[in-house]
Amino acid sequence: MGIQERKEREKEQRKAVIMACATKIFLAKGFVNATMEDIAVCSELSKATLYVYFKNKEEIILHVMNAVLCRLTELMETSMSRAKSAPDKISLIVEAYMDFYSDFNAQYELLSSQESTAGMDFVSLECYKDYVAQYNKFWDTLCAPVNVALEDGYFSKEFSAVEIAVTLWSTIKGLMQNMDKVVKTQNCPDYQKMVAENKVNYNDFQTELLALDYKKMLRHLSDSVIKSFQQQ
Amino acid sequence: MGIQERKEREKEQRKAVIMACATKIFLAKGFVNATMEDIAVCSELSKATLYVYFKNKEEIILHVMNAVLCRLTELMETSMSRAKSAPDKISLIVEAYMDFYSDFNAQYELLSSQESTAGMDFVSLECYKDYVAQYNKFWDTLCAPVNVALEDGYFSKEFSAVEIAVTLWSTIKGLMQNMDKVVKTQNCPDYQKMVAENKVNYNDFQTELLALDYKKMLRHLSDSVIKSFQQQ
Amino acid sequence: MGIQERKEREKEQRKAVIMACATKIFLAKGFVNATMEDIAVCSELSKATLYVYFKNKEEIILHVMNAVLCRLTELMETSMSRAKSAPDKISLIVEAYMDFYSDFNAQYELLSSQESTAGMDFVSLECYKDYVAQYNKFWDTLCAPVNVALEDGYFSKEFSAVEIAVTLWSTIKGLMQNMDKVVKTQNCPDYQKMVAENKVNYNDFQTELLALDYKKMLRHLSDSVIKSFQQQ
Amino acid sequence: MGIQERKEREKEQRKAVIMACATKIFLAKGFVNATMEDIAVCSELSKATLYVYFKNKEEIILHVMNAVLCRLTELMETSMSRAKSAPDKISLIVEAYMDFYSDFNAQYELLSSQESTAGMDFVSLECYKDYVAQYNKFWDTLCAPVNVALEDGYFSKEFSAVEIAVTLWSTIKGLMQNMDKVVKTQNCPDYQKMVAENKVNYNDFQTELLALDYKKMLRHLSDSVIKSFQQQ
DNA sequence: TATGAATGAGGTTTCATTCAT
DNA sequence: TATGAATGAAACCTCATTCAT
Repeated sequence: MGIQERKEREKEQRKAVIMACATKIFLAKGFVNATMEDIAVCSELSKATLYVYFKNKEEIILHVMNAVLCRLTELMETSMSRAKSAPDKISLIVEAYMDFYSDFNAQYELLSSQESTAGMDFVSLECYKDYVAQYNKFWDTLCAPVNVALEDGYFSKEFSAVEIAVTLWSTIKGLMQNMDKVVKTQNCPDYQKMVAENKVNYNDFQTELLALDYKKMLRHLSDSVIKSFQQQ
Repeated sequence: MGIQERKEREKEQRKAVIMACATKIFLAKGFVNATMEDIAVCSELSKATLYVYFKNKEEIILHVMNAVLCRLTELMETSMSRAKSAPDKISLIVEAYMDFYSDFNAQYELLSSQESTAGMDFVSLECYKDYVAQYNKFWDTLCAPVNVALEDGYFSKEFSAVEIAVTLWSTIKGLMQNMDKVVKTQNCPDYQKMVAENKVNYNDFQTELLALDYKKMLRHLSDSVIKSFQQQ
Repeated sequence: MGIQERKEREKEQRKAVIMACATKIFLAKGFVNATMEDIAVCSELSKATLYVYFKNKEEIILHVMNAVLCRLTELMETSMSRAKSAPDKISLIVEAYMDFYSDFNAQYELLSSQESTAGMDFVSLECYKDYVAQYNKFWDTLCAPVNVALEDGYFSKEFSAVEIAVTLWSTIKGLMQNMDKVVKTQNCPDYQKMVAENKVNYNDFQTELLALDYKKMLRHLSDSVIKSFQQQ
Repeated sequence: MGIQERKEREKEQRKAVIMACATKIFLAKGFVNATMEDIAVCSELSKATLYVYFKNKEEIILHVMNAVLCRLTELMETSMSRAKSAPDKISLIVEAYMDFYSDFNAQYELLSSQESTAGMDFVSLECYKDYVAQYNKFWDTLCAPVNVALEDGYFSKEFSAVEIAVTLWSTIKGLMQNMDKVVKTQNCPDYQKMVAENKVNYNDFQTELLALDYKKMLRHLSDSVIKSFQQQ
C-alpha cells in the first residue's frame, strides 16, 4: 500500500528532476538550441527515458513554463494575503515579483521566452489547456486587487483594471529583464573569453549597468506607476 | 575606377537585399528556426551565394541587429534634434521609440531576442566589435540628454543618469513587448487553428488585451516615469 | 498435481490470448509496423509479460503463422473427409479455402506475408522446426488427393501431383489476394481521406472491382483449373 | 547550352541509380526494414543526398513502384502490337507477363508488396497521383483487348471484361509469386545457414518445388483460363 | 508469474556549410 | 562572382528488450 505511494512519489520526483534540468538547459541555450541529449546528460538518464516521462520536447517546456507560472501565482497570492486593503495588496504583489525573481532568478526569463507557445504543434491538447488555464489564473490573480481598488475609488477611472495591471506587470518585467540580460551577457563564457583575450573591452557603461541598485529602482518604479493611476 | 566603384556599390546593394530578407525571415520564424535556404529563396539567390557576402549565419544576424540598432539610434537623434531643452529631448526620445515601433514594428523584437549575442562563437571579431560599438552608441545617445537634464537640476539627483535612462527604456520596452506578444499569439496560425477547432477558447481577458489602446498607455507611462524622476 | 495442470492450462490460455491479439495487430498494421506495445495493450498485459510467454517478437509471428496454417490444414482435412472420391476431395479443398477466407478473412494475408521467414535470425530452432513441419504437413494434405486422382487416371499424367497442387493453390490464392487488396485499399483511412478531400477520385475501374462477385469467379476458376488437368 | 542538357541528363541518371539501389534493397529487406542508410551506401552517396532527389523514403518506393508498373505496361503494349486479333493480343499479354518476370524478376515482387500504398501519409499529392494514373493505365491496357474479344463474341458474356482480366492477371501473378517465394526462401542466407548447420533439412517437397518447370505451368494455366471464358 | 522502469541501438530527416565549376 | 550538388554532423524520436522487484 505504502509501496504504491512511494513509487508514485518517486515518479513525481523524477519528473521534477527532469524539469529542473530542462529549465537549466533551456535558460542556458534557449529552447531550440537545447537538445534532448543535453537534458538527458544533466538528468543522468538516457534520452529514451525522457520520453517515458514527457511526450516530446515541446511538452517539456510547456510543463516548465506552467510550473514557473504556477509558482509565481502562488507567491503573489501568499504575498497578497498579508494585506487587507487593495492598494496594499498591489504593493505586495510587486514585492512578490521581486522575491520570485530573487529566489527563482533564472526561471524568470522563461516566462518571457519569445518562443512562448507559438509553433507548438505537437503538444497534447491536455498539456496545452493546463498551460492556458494557469495563464488565465495568473492574470486573474493580478487583476483582482486592481479591480477592488478601482471600485473603491483608489484608482482613477481613466484606465481600466486590465490596463493598469498590464502596465504594472509589463513595466516591472521590462526592468527585470534588462537587469537579467546585463548579468547574463557578463556571465556568458564566450563574452568572458573575448574580454580575457582583450578582443572586447568592458566599457564604463557596462560596468555601471552591473553596479546599479536594481531593487531600489524597481521599488521606485512600482511606486511611481501605482501613483500615476491614482485619483488626484 | 568608375567600374570599380560600381562593383563596390552593387556589392553593398546585394548585401542590403540579403539583410532585408534575413530580417524578414528572422522576425517571422525566429533566428534559430530561420534557415539559410529561407533567406536564399527570399533573396532570389542561391544558398552558396550568401556565403560570398557573409561568413556565416551568425554574422548575418549580428549585421541585422546592428542595422536595427543603428536605425533606432538615428531615429532618436533625429527626433531629439527637433527640441532644444533636455526635458523636451527626453520626451521626444519616447516618441522616437514609438515611431520606430510603428515603422519597423516587428523588427523591434529582434533587439531583445534572447539568443542575441550568447553563443556567438563563429562571428568574426570585426563584426562583433561593430555591434558592441553600435550598442554603446545607442546608450550614449539615450543618456546624453538625461545627463544634461540632471546637470540642469531638472531631475532629482537621487538617481544617476544611467539609472534614469535604463528605467525609461526598460519600462517602455516592456510594455511594447507585451503588446507585441499578445498580437503575435493571436496571429499565430496554430493558435487560430486551435480556436477554430474549439480546442481552446478566447477568453474575455485575451479579448480585452487585444482591444487596449497601447499608444495612450505608453504615453501615460512615459510621462509618469519622467515625472517621477523630477525634482519635487 | 491438479494445481500443476491448472497452471499449465492457464499458461496455454494466456499464450492463446496473446497470439490472438498479435494476429489482430499484425493484420491491421503489418508485422514490421506492429509494436510489442500494441500487442501488450491489446492483451491487457505489460510488455515485459509478453517475454515470459514468447522469446521475442519474431517467435510470436512464427507461432501465429503456424496456428493459421494449422487451422487451414484442419479445415482442408475436415472438408475432404466429407467426400469419398479423390476428385470430390479436391473440389472440397477449394471450398475449404473459401470457408477459411470467409471465416478468417484477414488472417489469410499473413500466410503470404513477404516478410514471412526471411531474416528470422532470432527464433529458436524448435519454434522454426515446428513451423516447417506444419508447412510440410499442409502441402502433404494438399497433394494427397491429387496423387490418388493421378493414380486413378482422373488427371492426365502430363503434370505431376506437385505441379497440379501448386497451380491450384497459387491460382486461388492469387485471386483471393487481389480481392483482399482492393478491399483494403478502399478501407484504408488515408485513401478515404484523400477521396474525401477530392485529391484522388474513385474511378470507374475501382468501383467495378469492388462490385465483383468473387465467389462466383473463384468457383469458375477452380473448376476450370481442375478440368484443365483432367484426361481428355 | 549542351551543358544545361548534360546536367539535366546526369541528374536523371542519379535519380535512376538511386531508384535501382532502392529497388534492390526494398526487395532484399522489405520496405520497412530497408533504411536510408542502406540505400545511401548502395548508391555510394550520402544519406543527405538522397533527400536532394526524393522528398522522403515513401516517395522513393512510390517512384519505384511507378517505374515498375510503367515498364510492365510498356511491355504489354509492345507485345500486343505484334498481333491483330484480340485473342492473340491476350495471349501475347500473358507472354509479356512472363518476359517481364524473366527480365525484371526481382522488381516483380514490388508490385505485390503488401505494403502497397496504405499508410503513405507523407508522399506529395503529385507523386501519388502519378502512381494512381499509372495504375489505371495498366488496367486499361489489360482490359482493352478483353473488351474487344467480348464484343466479337470470342468470350462468353457470362463474365464481364473486368472479371476476365482480373482473373487472368491474379491467377498468373499468384503462380509467379509462389515460384518467387520458393526461390527466395531457398536463397535466403539465414535459411542456407540453417541447412548448412543441419538444423533444418531440405525435404523432398521443397526440392521438387524448385525443380518445377514454371514456364510450362504458366502457359498451361493461361491457356486454360482463357479457354474457360470462351464461348462453347 | 508479472511488471514498471530504463535504455541501447538505430531510424528518418534537417541544415549550415563547402567546393568544383 | 555565382551556384548546383553534395555532405557531415547532429537532432528528435521509437522500440525491442532487459532487469530488479
